[in-house]
Amino acid sequence: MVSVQTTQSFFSLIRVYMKAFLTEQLQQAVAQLKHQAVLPADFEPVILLENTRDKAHGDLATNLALVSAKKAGMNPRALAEKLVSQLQAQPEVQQQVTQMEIAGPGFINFFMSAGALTAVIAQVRAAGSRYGHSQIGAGQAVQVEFVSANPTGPLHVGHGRGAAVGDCLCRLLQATGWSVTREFYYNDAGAQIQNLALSVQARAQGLEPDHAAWPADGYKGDYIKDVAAAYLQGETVVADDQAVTAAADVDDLDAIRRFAVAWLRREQDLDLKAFKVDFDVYFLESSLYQEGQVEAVVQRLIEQGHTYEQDGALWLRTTDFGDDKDRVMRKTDGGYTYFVPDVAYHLNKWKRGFQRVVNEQGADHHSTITRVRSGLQALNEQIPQGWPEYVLHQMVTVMRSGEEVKISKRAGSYVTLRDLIDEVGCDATRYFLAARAASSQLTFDIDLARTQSQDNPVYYIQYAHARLCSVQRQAEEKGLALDVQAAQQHLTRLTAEQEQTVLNLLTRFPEVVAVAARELEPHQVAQYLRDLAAGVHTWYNACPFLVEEAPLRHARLALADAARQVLSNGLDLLGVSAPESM
RNA sequence: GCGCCUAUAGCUCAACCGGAUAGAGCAACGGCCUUCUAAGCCGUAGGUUGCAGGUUCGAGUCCUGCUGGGCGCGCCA
Repeated sequence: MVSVQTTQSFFSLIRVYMKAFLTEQLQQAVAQLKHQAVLPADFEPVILLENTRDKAHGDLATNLALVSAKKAGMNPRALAEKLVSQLQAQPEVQQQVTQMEIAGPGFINFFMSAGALTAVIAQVRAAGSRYGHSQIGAGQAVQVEFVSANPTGPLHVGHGRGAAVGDCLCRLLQATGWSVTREFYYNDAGAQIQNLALSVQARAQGLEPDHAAWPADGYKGDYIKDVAAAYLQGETVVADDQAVTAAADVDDLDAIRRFAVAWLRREQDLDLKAFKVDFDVYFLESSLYQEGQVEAVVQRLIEQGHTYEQDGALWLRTTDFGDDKDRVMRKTDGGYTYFVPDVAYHLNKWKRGFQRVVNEQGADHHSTITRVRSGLQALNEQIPQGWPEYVLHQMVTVMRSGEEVKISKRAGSYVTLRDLIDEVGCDATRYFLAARAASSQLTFDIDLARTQSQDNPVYYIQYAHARLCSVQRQAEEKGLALDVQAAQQHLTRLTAEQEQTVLNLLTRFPEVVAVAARELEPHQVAQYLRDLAAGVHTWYNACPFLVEEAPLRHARLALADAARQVLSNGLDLLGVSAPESM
């Protein structure tokens, strides 16, 4: 993991700059209109510059006249006229904006000058792989916890979604100047682990899941057989920097448990590695017990007066913090319920100094949010109420042969992340799982993804990149390689409609990244890349690059290189490769 | 019953703190390879944004109610 250090000032980024510039100009115009008593003196409108959806509406637009009309006591278009005439009186505005028009119910549309638009080419060139990155996070620490699968089975497609979304979140946060720690938390000692051990033991004894002596809630998947076989053969597995050698003793349940956990952790790590996802910290639930952190949290909660004894159990009054019912902390058997170590774990995060934490989880664990936050509030440690943040992804439905494949570890029937990577490919799998809003349920049709592997959406974007790389190669082979100096002098030659579209898209990228990071929505990047790739393909088909006329050729090659760079940067945010040829 | 998510084209999904004529891909139909990669491009068709109200100059977006789907509601994790 590389912490992104951006030294370049991005204040000059044209779209961001232009918005700030026009906001300021509009503020002055409003002040003038107040002075003329057109607008009431106490009126403080929120000035909003929006990207236009339709290029017929220019590059930027403001709804200022619409929101201010009522206060001004005049119709929006008339007010817009007054605002525009104020702006037109400013020479700076004349320089930056070629045209202003009043449209629709009263929008003011701004058309940026050609020079302002083509400036993006030099900016992309200068920033290179960091174009679109920013220092919004100002180097602050943020921890992202994701996947956090328990080592009771292979990673399935749901974990894959968590891995894809979580990893993209990390990339987005890094790109916007946050110092990101990626963390994987797992339970290595609870009841489910005991179940795992019993299941492996049963397999080691040669039992089948339908046998009378099979453990009640045992894991029936075939992988349990593999673990049992490896255990009996005395294999050594390395996971999380620890080597575990199988005792090969069927009666030693503790040894079986340690081996099984290590074996499955190793499998998960191999899957994640194949998925190009890695972590900085692996956090074991057992360490919270070993270091007394669970007990300390319980004591603290008791001291703070939010607990009570009832029915032989210790309860936390989570209803004090918005929960719909109180929750048991310590069971009648003396053990703690799962959320107590969860609270201890999050207190641990807080004490490690993470003032910002994002937890990426499956929505089926939604109920933990209130409990964890309640527990943290009850500690009275001055932890903010909305801490930590959560990104929940909805369920993934897997379709195979037109039928839904039920995901059940215990039934042993599920599609593993590894299956998907092998069948669909890492790039396409990542793209499929990250390209949709996490809040939406996702149908992953394996047959479709596999049979359509030739025209998967991700290839459309990669192909745009490869095509531009190919143009570059062709240019070099023919001795027509891009001359940056020459190109800079002839950027005004980029007059084709398709070129304006691509330029416009390139100026939007930094905002897309910033918004996707702020909203914690990686799919916005995927959406943008699709748009940019479409713009590139259309341009490619409409305009030849390697034309005889050198000025035009250099200008186009310069734009092509900028587009290639942005495609590459965007794909990198998704963890998808940007091939130079396909 | 309660909580969270969700409902947009035949299918899978977008729609940037509420903005202008709701957009893509797949599927369907019709065109474009002697020219930088046809994994591409151009065009046609496809919609009462689940239903009913409300707020607003303006609602797919916000509020209320209803309906359908998913997930959760344990002294499991």
